[in-house]
Amino acid sequence: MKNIVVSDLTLRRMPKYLHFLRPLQKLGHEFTSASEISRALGIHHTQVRKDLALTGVRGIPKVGHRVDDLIKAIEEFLNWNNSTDAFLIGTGNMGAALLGYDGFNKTNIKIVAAFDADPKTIGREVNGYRVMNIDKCANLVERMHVHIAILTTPTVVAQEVTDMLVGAGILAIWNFTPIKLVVPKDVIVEDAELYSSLAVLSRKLTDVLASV
Amino acid sequence: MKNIVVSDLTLRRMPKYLHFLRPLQKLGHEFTSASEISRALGIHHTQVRKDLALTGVRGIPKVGHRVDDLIKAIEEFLNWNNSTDAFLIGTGNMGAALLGYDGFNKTNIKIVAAFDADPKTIGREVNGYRVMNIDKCANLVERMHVHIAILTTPTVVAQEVTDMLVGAGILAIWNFTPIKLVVPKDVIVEDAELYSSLAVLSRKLTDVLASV
DNA sequence: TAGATTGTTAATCGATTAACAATC
DNA sequence: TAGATTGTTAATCGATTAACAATC
Repeated sequence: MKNIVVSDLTLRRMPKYLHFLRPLQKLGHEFTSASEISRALGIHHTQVRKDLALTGVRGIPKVGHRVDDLIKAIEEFLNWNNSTDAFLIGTGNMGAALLGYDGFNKTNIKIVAAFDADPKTIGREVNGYRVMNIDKCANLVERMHVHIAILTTPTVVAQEVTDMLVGAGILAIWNFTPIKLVVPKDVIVEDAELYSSLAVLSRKLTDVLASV
Repeated sequence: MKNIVVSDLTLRRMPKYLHFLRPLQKLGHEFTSASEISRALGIHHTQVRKDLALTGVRGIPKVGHRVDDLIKAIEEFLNWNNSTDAFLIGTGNMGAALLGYDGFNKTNIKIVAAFDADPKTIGREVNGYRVMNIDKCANLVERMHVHIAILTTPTVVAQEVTDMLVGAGILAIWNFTPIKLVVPKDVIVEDAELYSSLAVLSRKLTDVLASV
């Protein structure tokens, strides 16, 4: 079984559709249209149609798309209907925030354990998770067949921890550190890119203030 | 004075260059080349050259670019050499993480106050900030001439809080909620898009697992 | 039916990559 | 000098937008 390959830009739009559709569903709206989604999210209506078509849903001319169907189709497309166990490495500010974040229950990510190297935090409870010694991580990745790691360590140890994770058999890393990780080419790394939107914001604000 | 307009994709690459260059500087390397940056970050060398050219730096043929100059030029380009006061709204998990995040001292963002609507957290100290009542926010935005707001509220109140901020004169919002905010067209909104990279990761991992 | 909406194919636009001249 | 690197202009590629036929 082989899925069609979809561009990153398309994939990045998918969660936006979900975040627009879920409140609609809650309000009891049965149908919506590509044009309505287009207007609400500022995405061209043709683009919306193409994106939705990739998920396999079909709309009804003059009526639109069934909201329930769209949500289900997008969730299946992203595999957010099945939960996938993940380890979180590094229980600093960002790590702790993600451990406590309840938005993940709408995705496939389920954090099942949290690790840290600092003896002072090992054994402590952080947002409901007992922090484990990072020395036990590699062993547990193999034994529990965990595929995803969320990397929220300090930047300086990020590559070293990555090497350990890859060696243990991790297939995908959600990278919250700002550096480019070096991994074998069959390992997936997705950068959260926290600084990217700040860079865009900073520059645009500078433009606005300069033009005054 | 008017800055040249630069595409978002280019702006998003700028912090990556910085994160590669700063450790080089620390190691005492005086020069680097576009090809070295290209290899390290997986960005085409022509792309790197064009991006760097936008910041105004000139390299020396056969030698490369002075690391110090590059860092300085990119920081100036993003206005990260001047600090800009920002308010943070919503001291939940993500808000608290950002308040404690020390990575911001390398950017222009300086959080000067944190607000929340929950009486239980107002007055409490979170990562060094005394949480203020959100009722006082609009007034303080005007009095302190704050331009940037970091939005880390629950999703349901995000639009309402945005309206308040815009009414008070905020010019730019760094949006950590997943919804599309409605603002007048001269107000800048940059979405942190936390779910986007997760969507890419989820789909790619599904592809890999499906092909096994 | 007429009109609104879907969904596809063609055209455009912009970003990336290739080619190459300039230079220390 | 020869070679490595810069920086620019041209070609390619892919994403977005426009046009339009199909349909309930």
